[in-house]
Amino acid sequence: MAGNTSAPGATVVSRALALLYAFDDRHRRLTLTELARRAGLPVPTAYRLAGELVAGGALVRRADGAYVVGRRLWDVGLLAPVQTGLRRIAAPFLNDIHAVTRATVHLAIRDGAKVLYLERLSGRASVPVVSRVGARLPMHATGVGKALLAHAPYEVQEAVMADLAPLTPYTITRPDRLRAQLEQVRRDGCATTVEEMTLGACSIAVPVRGRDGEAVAAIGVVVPTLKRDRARLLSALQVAAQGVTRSLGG
Amino acid sequence: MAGNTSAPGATVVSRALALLYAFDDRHRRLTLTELARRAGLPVPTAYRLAGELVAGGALVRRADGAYVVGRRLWDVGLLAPVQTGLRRIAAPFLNDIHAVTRATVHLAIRDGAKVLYLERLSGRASVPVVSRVGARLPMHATGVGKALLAHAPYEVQEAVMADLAPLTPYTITRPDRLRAQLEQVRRDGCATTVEEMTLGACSIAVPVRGRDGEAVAAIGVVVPTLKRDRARLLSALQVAAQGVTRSLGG
DNA sequence: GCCTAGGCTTCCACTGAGCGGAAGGACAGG
DNA sequence: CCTGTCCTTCCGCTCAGTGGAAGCCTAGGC
Repeated sequence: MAGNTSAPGATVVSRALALLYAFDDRHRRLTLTELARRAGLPVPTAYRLAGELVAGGALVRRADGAYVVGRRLWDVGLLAPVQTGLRRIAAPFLNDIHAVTRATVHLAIRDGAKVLYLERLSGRASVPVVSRVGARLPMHATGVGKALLAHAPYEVQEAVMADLAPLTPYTITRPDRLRAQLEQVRRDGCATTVEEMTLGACSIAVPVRGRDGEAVAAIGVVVPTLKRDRARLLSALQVAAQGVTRSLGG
Repeated sequence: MAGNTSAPGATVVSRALALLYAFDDRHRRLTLTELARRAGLPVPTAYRLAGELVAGGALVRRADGAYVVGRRLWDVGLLAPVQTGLRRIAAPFLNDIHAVTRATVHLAIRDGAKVLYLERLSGRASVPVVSRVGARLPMHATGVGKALLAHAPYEVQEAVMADLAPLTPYTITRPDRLRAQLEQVRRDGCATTVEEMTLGACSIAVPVRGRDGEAVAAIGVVVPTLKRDRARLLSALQVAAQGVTRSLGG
């Protein structure tokens, strides 16, 4: 487009998308300079393109100058067929768990070597929960992550083992320990975490099986402690997972 | 960008956004020709730009050639600050209503002359519900819509009156009748619909007031019939709306 | 089997839309 | 007043973008 481009070959569309993708869970609002740096564009270019995105409603510029994602993009994003079938089928079962346990309930799938949270019902208890719909978290430190990892292909397990980043002092960082836990998950049919992702938060999760028996998703709850209610939570999760599996099959 | 452009002045970004905005609730998947027509672009241009959007993960091209919104855009869209505060605060109260009534529960705000659905908890009853998170529906035919319209500015009410499209034989299409109903909504503090949006679906809704007393949102439920449970549903809604108002204030 | 219609993809000559360094503001902190 | 940081505008250069035309493929009618 321009004679003096610093990165010839990059199209306008790719630059515009780079601006949109500069936003993530940790960066929901960006100043122009941050936006330009994260998108890898010169400031004037970012300024102009971001201005067009604002004009189109894809971004919004707030009074203080910071850019945030616009409602128009929210609209369009919701049209993405991200497991719509699974989410629709699972929704009532998740509600049941929530009604019974009052805990934070999650529905997640595996996305590469991460857990992708599809749904979340917030509990009322004051448990610190970092997950969010659309967030991708490490598999080795979350309940739903371990439930999915235990039934994931060998290559995925190895990829995860290669980077067991510690998030709290209780995060499992030794591959042999994680391997042993995954074995236990397969035996017990459920996975647990104890302050491995966030201090003060424990979780328990079960896999959801498709009609061919493969683990297609996981359902889990986050609670302050597992000591008291473990059995009760587990049975609620198992009933729900069974129900989802049945609905998927039929 | 090009010498032979048919619409000089239109930027690449605006064209790319036109492609994204070509998708809506009724058009979640589009063929190339449809996409081009809805975006107002020549087919070759749409083909090239859509190809770039696919390369960037904003769109996905399925095996049958149809385009759908991509997961990457879903990710970014979820970062939009669309009433995040209201939604977070209201979530537990919506769950309460759902737990008690087992009906489909909605949280909506007014967006111009339409109702914008922010949250939805699906009920298990077999009630046909057309709403969807992110959907915009007409105000005159929905419970939450009438609850919001009754407290909307005069200009908005007039704009809605100007286009009372019939959706079922029971949709209110006469401005005087709607005006009388809105008056009643203000008196009773709740709005109802009886098969005005969808045959076989009734609804009841109440406004949620902000700390300054203005109606900032509405909460409603959809049920097969209002005959039996009207009083019970209404009290559940009122308790929840009060709770949200209190949480907003504090 | 031939022909037509409709949608998808590729080609290519033309040119103005896009580029970004540089300069100019605006503002805060020292 | 000076300095640093961020935001905005300017402007000359040029190649990325454009879309009509043509070719391709498949489906359907006869």
